[in-house]
Amino acid sequence: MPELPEVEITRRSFAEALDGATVTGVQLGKPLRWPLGVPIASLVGATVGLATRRAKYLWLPMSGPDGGLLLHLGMSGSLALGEERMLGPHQHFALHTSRGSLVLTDPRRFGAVVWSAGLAVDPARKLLAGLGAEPFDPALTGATLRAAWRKRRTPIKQLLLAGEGVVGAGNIYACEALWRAGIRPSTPGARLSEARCERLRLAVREVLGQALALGGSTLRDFSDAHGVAGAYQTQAAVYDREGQPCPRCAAPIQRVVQAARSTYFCARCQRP
DNA sequence: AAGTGGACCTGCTAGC
DNA sequence: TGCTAGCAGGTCCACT
Repeated sequence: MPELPEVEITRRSFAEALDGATVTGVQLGKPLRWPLGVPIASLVGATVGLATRRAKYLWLPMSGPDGGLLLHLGMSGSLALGEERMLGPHQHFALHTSRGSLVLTDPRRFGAVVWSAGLAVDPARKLLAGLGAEPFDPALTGATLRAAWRKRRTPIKQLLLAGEGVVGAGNIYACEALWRAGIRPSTPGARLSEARCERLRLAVREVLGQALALGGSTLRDFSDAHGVAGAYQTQAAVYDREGQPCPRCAAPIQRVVQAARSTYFCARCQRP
C-alpha cells in the first residue's frame, strides 16, 4: 500500500503529536521483517523526537538512549495513533507513550521496525544506502537522472521501483508518472534522453504531489494515523484500468507483467 | 557489475 | 455455496 505519499501522510499525521513524548512501553506481536534489535526495556523512558522520512522509511528519533526507530510499512502496513490497548491479530508493534500509542498494523508483515543508534550507522545506514534523490529535492534534475540511468539497460519502470535516481514511486505512481511523461515502461533507462528524463522528473513530482494533496491512495485499507483514507486512486489514469480508455487518447489501457509486477500503460501515447 | 528470479506472509476476490 | 488460483501498495538476497 504505502508509497511515498502514503508514508509522508502517515508521518504528518502523528509526528507533532509524539514530538517530546516519553516512551512508557513497547509491545511486539508476530515477527516483522527484521528483529527490533534492542531490548524493549531499554526504550522505556526514552524521549521521542520529531519523525522524519527518507524515501519510504520513517525515522523516529529518540534520546536517552540516543538513536531512533527506523520504520517501514512494507506492502500492507499502516500506523495508527490512539489509546493503549491490546494488540489485534495483525498488530505487531506498539510504541506506548505519554501522548498516546503508535501501533503498526501489518497483515503481511513485510514491514519493519528496527532500532538504530543513528541514521549514519548500521542498520539504518545500510538500509538507506544507495537510495536515489528525494523527488522534491531541488538538486534533482533531468541531468542527474540521465546520469543515474545512462548505463542501465533495465526497463525504466523497474528503475523507478528500485528507487534508482529518484525514490518514492511504487507500482501505482511509477505507472502514473510514466503515463504522464509519455514514456513506455519497458524503455531501457539508458535510452532516455536528458529531455525525457526531465519530463519524467516533473511527472513524478506532479503525481506524488497530487497524491499527497489527496491523502494518498486507498486501494484496500490504507489510512493515516487518525484513520483517514486517501482519494488519489480515483484519479489514476492507468493503474488498475486495463481495457479502459486512455484519458488522453482513448486507446485501451494495457496490462503487462514486469519483474513479477503489473504494469499499466497506454501503448499509443507512451513511446519506447 | 548488471540483470533476473525467488523469497518473505496473509488476505481477498474472481472464476469454476 | 465452496474451493482454488491468482493477485496485492515493497525490497532484500542469492544466483547467473
